[in-house]
Amino acid sequence: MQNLSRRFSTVPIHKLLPQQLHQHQPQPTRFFIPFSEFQQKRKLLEHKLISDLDGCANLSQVKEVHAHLLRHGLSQCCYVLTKLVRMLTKLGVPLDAYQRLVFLQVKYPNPFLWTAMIRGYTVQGPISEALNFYTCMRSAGTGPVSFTFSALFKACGDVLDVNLGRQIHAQTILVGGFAADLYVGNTMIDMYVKCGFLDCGRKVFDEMPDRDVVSWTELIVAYTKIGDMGSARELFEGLPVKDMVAWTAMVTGYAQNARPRDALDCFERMQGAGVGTDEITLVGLISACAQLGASKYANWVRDIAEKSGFGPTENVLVGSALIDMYSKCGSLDEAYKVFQGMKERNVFSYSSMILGFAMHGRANAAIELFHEMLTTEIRPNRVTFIGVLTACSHAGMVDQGRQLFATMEKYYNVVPSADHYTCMVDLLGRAGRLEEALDLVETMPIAAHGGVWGALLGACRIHGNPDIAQIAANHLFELEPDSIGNYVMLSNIYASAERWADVSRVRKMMKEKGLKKNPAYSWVETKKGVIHEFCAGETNHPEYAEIKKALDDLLNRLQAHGYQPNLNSAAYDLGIEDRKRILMSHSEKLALAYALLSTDAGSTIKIMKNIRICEDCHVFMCGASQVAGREIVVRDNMRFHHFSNGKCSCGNFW
DNA sequence: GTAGGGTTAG
Repeated sequence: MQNLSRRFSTVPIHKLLPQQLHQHQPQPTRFFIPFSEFQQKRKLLEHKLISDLDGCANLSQVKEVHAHLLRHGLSQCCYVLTKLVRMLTKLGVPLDAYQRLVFLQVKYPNPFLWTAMIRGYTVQGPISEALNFYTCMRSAGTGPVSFTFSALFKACGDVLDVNLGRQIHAQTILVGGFAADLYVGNTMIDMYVKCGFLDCGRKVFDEMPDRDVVSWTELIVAYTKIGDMGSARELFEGLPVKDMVAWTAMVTGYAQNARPRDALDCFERMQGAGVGTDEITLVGLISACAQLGASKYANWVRDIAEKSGFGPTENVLVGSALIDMYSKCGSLDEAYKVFQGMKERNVFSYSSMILGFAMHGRANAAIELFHEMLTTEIRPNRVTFIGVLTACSHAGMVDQGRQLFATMEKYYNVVPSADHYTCMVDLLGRAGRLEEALDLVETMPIAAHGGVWGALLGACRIHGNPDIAQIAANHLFELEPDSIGNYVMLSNIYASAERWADVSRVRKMMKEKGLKKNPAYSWVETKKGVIHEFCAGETNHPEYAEIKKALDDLLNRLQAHGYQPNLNSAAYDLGIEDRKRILMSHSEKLALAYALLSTDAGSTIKIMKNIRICEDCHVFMCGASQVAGREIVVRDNMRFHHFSNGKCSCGNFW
């Protein structure tokens, strides 16, 4: 029986690859030099050629080395040629242009040279050609090396072809020994999890005779990506030696799964374990702090970044993450300072800053920055456009938004996605052009997702259009049957129109589905950095009596300035007094009253909310900023409102 | 040759 794992070919290559172009004979050996001396000289030459190749920066330099190699009769030297092929792959030289010709001149390629070609095609494509080379190599009787399989698995992972991956998996078993190889196993795990077959990856992991921290980390990350932090944690705790990458995977995993406190705890454990911190760890950590939204954590994490030597001035990754964090913490000025201080900026820095401006209602600043970016060589991407379109929509700049939307594909090669259509529907809808918005959704060239219909539903709330709202809601109930917000929104729209029968119909649907409203929460940070949480209707705060009194005082002063409760915001079929009482128990009003009691006069009050601010609270905050003479910043689940002197930065568009 | 990474709209 043929030995399948035999490493070297016995069949000349020209019999296998018929498209062979040249055939160079090996140079005759110069017999007058003693063999050992000849070998030594040749070794030195090979080393020299390899180091020359290492220093090459383009194809013509490689060609020079190649000519040098041919002059010395090394056209058959697989060792140097392998390096040459790898170098050209690294430089991005198309395989068919040069490497293939070099390869075809070699009569008996060794497994490494074959593999370099296979890897070349896995990087540049087509993957079918990589497989073709693999098949030829096997037919030549040449056994693969572990790197052959890792290259192939990587390619399958990149093109998400699990069926091909499985075939190669079978080969690793058939050829013998390779399924047990550490690197092969690791790339196999990676391939399965990338293709979405986590269980298969786990099986490979469980059956591996040797594992290293890479194998563990791959799986941990896979669990964090599907949101299974329990399994990720379990694996992580079992990992004998945790390195920086593994710790970072956990910190980032928590951050990405909306568990910022756990991310911070994990980071503290990491520091306790004496593991270092790099820019990637910081990015995860900064994202966790952004979610907490408190200046205390923002300052803390910035300090860590500076002390670890990854300050925002020097490091574009950390800088961009900090811009986003400060924007989300309500400190737009601080975000802009970071942006201005950065030595290097990229599309992430610009997009984050543009989104920051948009989030805070500074539409003109966002658009100006966009134009500033266009004067650099940085090109906008899909997220940049989300930023400018959002800015336009929040400022009611319909024509400008339309114009930008029209240019994105034409000039910047960014194909509008459903997310961009969401912005456009939002833009038209907020401006009151509900029919146009509906028309856009119905005629858009790609499928509308929940976001698009949600934008339309939101616009119907602002402009009180229950009929279009019902159309949008019907689509949303199909697309997101369990999303409570859509039912609440539709019900409120009907309530505002006093269509109580429709209200109870929607309520009934919610009840049948077993859906419950999310409780509304607000947070304020006191001057000591302590965060207080308020739930709507809650009366058990230790200082409730003072809070209630402060709120009543404020209400009286506001009423003297003409404030009238907006009863539509309490969408219940109840009496007027009950509805007024409900309005006064909204969590952001409690938080505001507490902030007035517990923060310094003259300081900005920052309130965070888990759901959208209601119209009554919005009017209330406007008035409060005036009568109390305070700046108030409210972050709801969508964006920021800056209240100052009786006005809000959102211009009542939200 | 294998593992961790930033901005996303209702």
